Amino acid sequence: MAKVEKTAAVQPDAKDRLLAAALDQFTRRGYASTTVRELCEAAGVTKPVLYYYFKNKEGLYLELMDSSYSLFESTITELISFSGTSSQCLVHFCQGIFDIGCQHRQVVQLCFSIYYGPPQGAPEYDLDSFYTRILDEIAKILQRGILCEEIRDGSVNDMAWSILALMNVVIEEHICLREPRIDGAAMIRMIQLLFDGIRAK
Amino acid sequence: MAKVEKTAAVQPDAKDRLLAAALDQFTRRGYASTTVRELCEAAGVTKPVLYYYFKNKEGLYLELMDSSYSLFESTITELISFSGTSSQCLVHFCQGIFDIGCQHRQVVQLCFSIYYGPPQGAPEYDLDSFYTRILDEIAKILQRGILCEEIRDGSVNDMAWSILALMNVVIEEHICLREPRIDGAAMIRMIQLLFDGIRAK
DNA sequence: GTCTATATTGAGATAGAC
DNA sequence: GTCTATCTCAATATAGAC
Repeated sequence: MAKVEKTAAVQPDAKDRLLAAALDQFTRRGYASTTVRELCEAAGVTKPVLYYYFKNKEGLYLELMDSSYSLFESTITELISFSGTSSQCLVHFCQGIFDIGCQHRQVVQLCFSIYYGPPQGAPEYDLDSFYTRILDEIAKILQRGILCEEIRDGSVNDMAWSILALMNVVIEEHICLREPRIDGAAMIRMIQLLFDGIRAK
Repeated sequence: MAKVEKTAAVQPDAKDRLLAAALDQFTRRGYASTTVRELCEAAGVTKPVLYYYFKNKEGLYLELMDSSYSLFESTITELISFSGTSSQCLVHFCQGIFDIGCQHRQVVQLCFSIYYGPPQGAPEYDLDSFYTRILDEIAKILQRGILCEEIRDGSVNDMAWSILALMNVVIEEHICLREPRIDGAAMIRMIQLLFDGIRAK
């Protein structure tokens, strides 16, 4: 009863359109190069609308990052509930991360450019905890694999970084602005290679 | 006799100082966020000096990229002259790339942020051929390893991407703005893991 | 909540003296 | 080859009407 029922809007409201436009522009042109004018034009609103819903350009950016963070956090939580052999768990986990990354390619692109790139005048945002989280979950799966003797005893750390590396390179190939030369299937095969080794017997 | 001998300059001339300042500023703040004023202040010159030596901000950027490209190109050429087993060649190659990357960390940082990040208004520069070159050289080494039966027969492409992935993740860890958690020694161990496999026998 | 019109700042770039 | 002083333009942000 709090709000009057409205006829269904034909398009998202101004705030959501601004968030969508921001994701697109920040990803493709970078935070610093994206101007408020272009942002508003892309969203089909005027400048004061941006300053009304968000405090300023920084506020829009921060709200965008917060919503993206929540999305990935809940994805990881869901992925680790899977059960099977270590190999199956790792494949399921990496495939899951890769898939969600592809579904939200621009979000990943934005995160990468912030994590590895210059701050560009954008406010700081901690993406490290997310990256570490992934590494930790991979390590946990590997640790279980060692305990049940499916995986050789050795440095869990080295193994976890290796798995992460294989996942990373495929994701990176999909976010750089060129036709990807490897895909999710290749990632699975590469994980398999790491399990079996490439040295001739 | 073309030029009058000068007493040794106490510091590089204006042009070199501008190039050095540009590398530093573009890397840490991004191309778009770096202003000509800051650039000149950091180099200890005035703005017209920049416009005198380079056409403009873009010209400075392009000259910086050209010199970096030459550096890496000659490094690769030198690295592939090494001979030994495939395993030794791969380790030598990856270690060499990693080392030169660490010695010129800011150049690598800049390249990564251009390759994976948004263009930021910077003029386009083809870094892809360099990346592909590395992948090709790794594939060549692997191919030789398969021929002499040191490496199992299989997809050279998958193997090459795996090696590249392991190298990449370590380099990336060294260029993101945080204390690196893995180093060159870890990279070698990870390559070893890929050779031997992590599955329990 | 959304607009038009505008204030204000700082950017890239240059003219012209030395 | 290097300077001071300045031009021009576009950026962020806001005032104030509706």
